[in-house]
Amino acid sequence: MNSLVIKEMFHGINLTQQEIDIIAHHIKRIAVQKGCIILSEGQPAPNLYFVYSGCLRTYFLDNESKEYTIQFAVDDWWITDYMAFVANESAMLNIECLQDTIIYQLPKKSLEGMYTQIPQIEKFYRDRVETTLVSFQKRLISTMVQSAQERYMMFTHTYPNINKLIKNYHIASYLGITPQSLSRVKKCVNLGCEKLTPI
Amino acid sequence: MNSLVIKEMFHGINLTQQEIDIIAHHIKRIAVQKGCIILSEGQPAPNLYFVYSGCLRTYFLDNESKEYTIQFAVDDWWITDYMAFVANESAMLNIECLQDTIIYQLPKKSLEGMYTQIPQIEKFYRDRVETTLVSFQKRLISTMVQSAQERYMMFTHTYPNINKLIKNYHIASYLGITPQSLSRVKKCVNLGCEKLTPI
DNA sequence: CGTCTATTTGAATGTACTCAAAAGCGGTGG
DNA sequence: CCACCGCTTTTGAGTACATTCAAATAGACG
Repeated sequence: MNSLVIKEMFHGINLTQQEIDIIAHHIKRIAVQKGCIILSEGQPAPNLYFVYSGCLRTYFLDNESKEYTIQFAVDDWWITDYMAFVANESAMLNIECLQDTIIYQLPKKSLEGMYTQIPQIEKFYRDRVETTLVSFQKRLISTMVQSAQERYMMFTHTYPNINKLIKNYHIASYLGITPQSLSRVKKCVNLGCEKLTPI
Repeated sequence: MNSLVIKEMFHGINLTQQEIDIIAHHIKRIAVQKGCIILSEGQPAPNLYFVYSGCLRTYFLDNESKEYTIQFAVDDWWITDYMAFVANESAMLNIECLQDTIIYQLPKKSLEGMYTQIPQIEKFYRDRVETTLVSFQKRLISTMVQSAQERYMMFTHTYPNINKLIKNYHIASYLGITPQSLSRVKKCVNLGCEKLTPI
């Protein structure tokens, strides 16, 4: 286990070699192929995933099998179904690999066990949860306030790199519109009917 | 300062009298009248608010002065503009009293200062942030997936008490629709065109 | 009773949706 | 190199849901 990876995972806190060794015992490197579902609705969700390389998404499946992408995760992001992870419930979301991906898996029990040994971990996790909370709140506001066109422009502006990696229908499902609507929105933006007013 | 209130604020953890006394030094009781704005967009947001009695809401104001209610808070809930609170930025949201309300104010500095003296507080806050994260994620999914009618039915089902307290136009702004649309939705629901499929 | 505010109703508009079909793109095999 | 196939994106036409603007009704309160 490469200690550089662990430093990258817990970027922002200073870990001793001893602490890194402790962490190394708890995390597991997993290589996942494009298309794989690493978490399925209904399953327990006892892990956090750190994305070392590649790209994943969480999505919700409604009862008409329509997909709603909740979150994309690329290099250095953490991802899970927080609803299930936090409450120890079974997953409401699915997590899918959009590219060949390398993730590091951290079980909740390990995380909680490390709080006493490595107090900084507790702060690190709290910061992560806070950041995630903020991003969800911003996303909620964006969804409520902005038109599809504004959301699309925000998205390409905020995630120019993700934008190139993934299929349009995944972007559409993130924006909460159909691929057809996205196509029309893009056409309109390209023709110059832009009027971006960022929140 | 009543120590029962503090036990209620930090419900779920066991505090010694000494710890309660420490906390008592940091919190401040505030009585606020209906209609008051306790946090305005653009101001710093260094406080968490615990709702002892009454009712508040956070809302976002877009550049056309349309209001979007993000969250209601009634007895025993905590509320703030988490985006500003977490990142020490100026507020994006406003917080308004919908009833005469008694809140207890806890500054972020006090919270963080207490982590070492009362370690349980750190866990308590982490739990709160996790719970809030989950509720925002659920709300995001609800907003993306459900129709206005379904969102309304979920709302009345989840918050039957809040529903009675507050104006329809506040509910509408929470659901992300106009008061006119809410009126039509309610009429339809009352006539029995319901088909509630909870997530 | 009158006034102010909140809610409901009506009519026209707009945005995104569905269904259906066409065009574009990338890889494989003849 | 071209033809074909499967998948993705785009385009078209009609529809549904929520919006806007405007006006009418209902409720609360002095």
